[in-house]
Amino acid sequence: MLQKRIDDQPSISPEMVREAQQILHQHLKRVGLKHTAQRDTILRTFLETREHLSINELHRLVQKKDARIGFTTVYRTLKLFAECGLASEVAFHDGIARYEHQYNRRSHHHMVCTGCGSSVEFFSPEVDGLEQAIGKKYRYATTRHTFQIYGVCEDCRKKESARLA
Amino acid sequence: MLQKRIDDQPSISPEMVREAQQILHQHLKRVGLKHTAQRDTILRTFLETREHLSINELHRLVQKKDARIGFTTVYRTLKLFAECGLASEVAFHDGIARYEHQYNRRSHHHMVCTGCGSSVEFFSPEVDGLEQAIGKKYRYATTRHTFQIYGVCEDCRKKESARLA
DNA sequence: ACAAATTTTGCGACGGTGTGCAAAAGGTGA
DNA sequence: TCACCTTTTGCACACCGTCGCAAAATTTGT
Repeated sequence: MLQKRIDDQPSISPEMVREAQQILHQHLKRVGLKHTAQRDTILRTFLETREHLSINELHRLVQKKDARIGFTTVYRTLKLFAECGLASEVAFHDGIARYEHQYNRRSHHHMVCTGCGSSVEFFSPEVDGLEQAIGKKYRYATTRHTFQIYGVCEDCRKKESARLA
Repeated sequence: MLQKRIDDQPSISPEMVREAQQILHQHLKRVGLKHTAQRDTILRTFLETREHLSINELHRLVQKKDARIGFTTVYRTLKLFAECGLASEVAFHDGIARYEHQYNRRSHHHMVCTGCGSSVEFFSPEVDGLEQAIGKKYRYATTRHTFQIYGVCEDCRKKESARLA
């Protein structure tokens, strides 16, 4: 059971849903966008999950609530969530974009198993400091960074040695 | 001229080409693959470049030497180069896979301007150490990591403020 | 409550990555 | 050199992400 996720966001309470909706609505107001039923449905569906969701996966979940919501809308709404800090995109280098909850979460990074795709989250403040330092050195106004470690988890290594035996 | 690339591989000498070809041929022998004219052409073309090449760009350069070589072959050959350590894939998060020379290069990372797409290479041994430490902590056999910083370079910031004026 | 203005939506299309398959080419042994 | 076996090649196609566009929906002002 070493595969457990390190997670500082144990569960989604009704208050958090309301808070998230408020953040979204304020953001919409602020930049002059409109409040639609689709965006609310997609936000609620997204908040009910805890994994790293691909757009396709979220789209399928959303369609259970409202079958008329299209893939493109989910795609663009996730970008919108990322803009107002409710979600963040994580690219695990397999060609599929994934999104995770971001609001009220500590900055963290991911280590991904190339065997089974499972991931461990870890915290590393040094990396955040590095972004600042390198940006300053080369006069970039940095906005974000990506840091992922790839490897093979213990379970997959055991399975592999069992397979070879 | 702050945009200059930090690069410890000033130019490609004939010896380096021969050395690279030898690495490729040994790798092919070792894993039982075959030596083809296409692979040689693609390797020579790749070595003649110094930038971060997309598959499409390399394919276009290759076609100048042999118009019958297809995109898929270039695509798969670059993966092959990555396997034997001659190239490494760099994902700049814009949906396009790029490859750069890897053999005899120091481990480095990239800071990418989201305005013009230019990149600066920087060296950060701390990050390499971090891969080891985190892998050990969670019992992953780590194979590699990705670390990129995104931001806006000084030139683009100047252009932007000029545009707003 | 209604009409005008603006935004959103979702279809369709496109570019890039990735893979199955039949034809072609390389390697091997005699 | 030739025949056999294996790999490679490049086409075709599928998938994901992204964008333009016309129809639908929301907001605003009256």
